[in-house]
Amino acid sequence: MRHIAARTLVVKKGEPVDHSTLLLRGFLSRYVDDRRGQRQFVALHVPGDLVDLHAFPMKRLDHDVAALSDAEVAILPHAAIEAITREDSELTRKLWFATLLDAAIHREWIFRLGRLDATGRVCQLFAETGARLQAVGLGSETHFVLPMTQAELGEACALTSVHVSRVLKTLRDSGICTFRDGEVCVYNPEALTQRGQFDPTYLYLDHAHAHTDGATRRRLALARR
Amino acid sequence: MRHIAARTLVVKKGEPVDHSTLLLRGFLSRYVDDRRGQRQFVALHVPGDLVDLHAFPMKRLDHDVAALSDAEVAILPHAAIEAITREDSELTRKLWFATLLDAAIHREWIFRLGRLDATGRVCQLFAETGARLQAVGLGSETHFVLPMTQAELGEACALTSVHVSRVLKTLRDSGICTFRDGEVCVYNPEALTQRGQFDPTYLYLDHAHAHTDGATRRRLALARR
DNA sequence: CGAAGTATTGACCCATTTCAAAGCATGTGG
DNA sequence: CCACATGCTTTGAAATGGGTCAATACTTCG
Repeated sequence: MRHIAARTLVVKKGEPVDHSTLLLRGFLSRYVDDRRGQRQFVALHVPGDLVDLHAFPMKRLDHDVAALSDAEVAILPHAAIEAITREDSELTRKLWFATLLDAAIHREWIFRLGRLDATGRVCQLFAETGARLQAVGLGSETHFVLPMTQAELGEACALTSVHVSRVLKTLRDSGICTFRDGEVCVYNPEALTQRGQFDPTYLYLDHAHAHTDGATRRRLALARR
Repeated sequence: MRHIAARTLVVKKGEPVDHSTLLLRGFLSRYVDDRRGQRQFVALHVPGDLVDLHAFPMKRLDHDVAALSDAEVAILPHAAIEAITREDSELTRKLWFATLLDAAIHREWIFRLGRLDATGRVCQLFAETGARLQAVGLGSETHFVLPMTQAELGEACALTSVHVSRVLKTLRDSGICTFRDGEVCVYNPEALTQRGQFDPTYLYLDHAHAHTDGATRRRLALARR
């Protein structure tokens, strides 16, 4: 177990790593820098996510990982994962699946940046994050926590903070949702998913949680208090 | 083994699949459609790629797969992969790695769309594809095949075909590279990677080919004739 | 109380899109 | 062998979404 302070680096690009992390509480981000030091977020992580399991087969990361909020993580030594892969092919496949879910979300982000306008991008990010948080029992369809600044939203959606501010204003004025102090309130979920062309099948929720039984769900919910 | 005609669909989004494909010859693309039927490419595949290995743990795809050119693929039944995962954890990890390479390239694409201007996007795509082709012994630093139209380049880089045409003109005029009839000629590789902020460490070439011995390389080269 | 980080708003600018027309291959049927 | 359609590329002119620059306000915190 390890505690991580908000806005600190968790893993640095390129350095060899011998463990992966499971996020228990808080939010992490993954991003790459361009030549002028501008960041582009490539992933956002919510509690329950295996943040850098891909470091197990790859042994280094091609991006940085940082905490958006204070966070609690569990450390998984690669030696332990290695043992799992030797002994339990069923569980190995589930770990593999977890890393592929990540890739599916990457594809959604490519689509977001490639085909949606500014408002659509913000809507899709909100819709996706809301759905992921609901899937792990945090937040509801109408309200969830997202500890980011407008500038960070811009780094995720490839927009300037100025324009994010304008987009949020139009979303507010049109009664779709609000974003204040790191909290999203959704007043019109239908319009949000519509405007963001959000398709939850990307998240493979049926498959991802097919093997989570009721007892485990309750245990997870308790652990998050 | 299976032959696929240019511009035909190989796998359709959402349908359950019981096999994955290894691309032996030709080029495939993966893309998602937006509501108005516009395509956004999320991946481009060159010979040697395991195109949809992620379908093994996921059992369906969240995107379409189509052939850019005539292509030759090998079919890998999931039952066979399943057997590998039970019997050979070493090889399983290599398969896992192959799907993660895909995710690393996805991240590069997110960066491309988020932080590069039109010219930079095209340069990065050319640099990346050139590097991947070279890694499997196809093409050189100064010349390789890329069977796409300008409109398809636009679908990969999130640009209109009109603007792709203009970008190619500036690249031609500045002596960096040319693109004609599905072939890229690079006259200034340094400028190409610079303009596209291309960083080959994304491709993990050291790691990906660490276990390919000389005999195997020669066999692969022969198989491609 | 001042400082630093964050959000808002306005005016102007520019990269890319949109719309439109024309050129150039390639192929097909009469 | 010509007439014509089709698909791809090029070029120009006008429109626009989002960026840039700049000023102001609102927090929070020492």
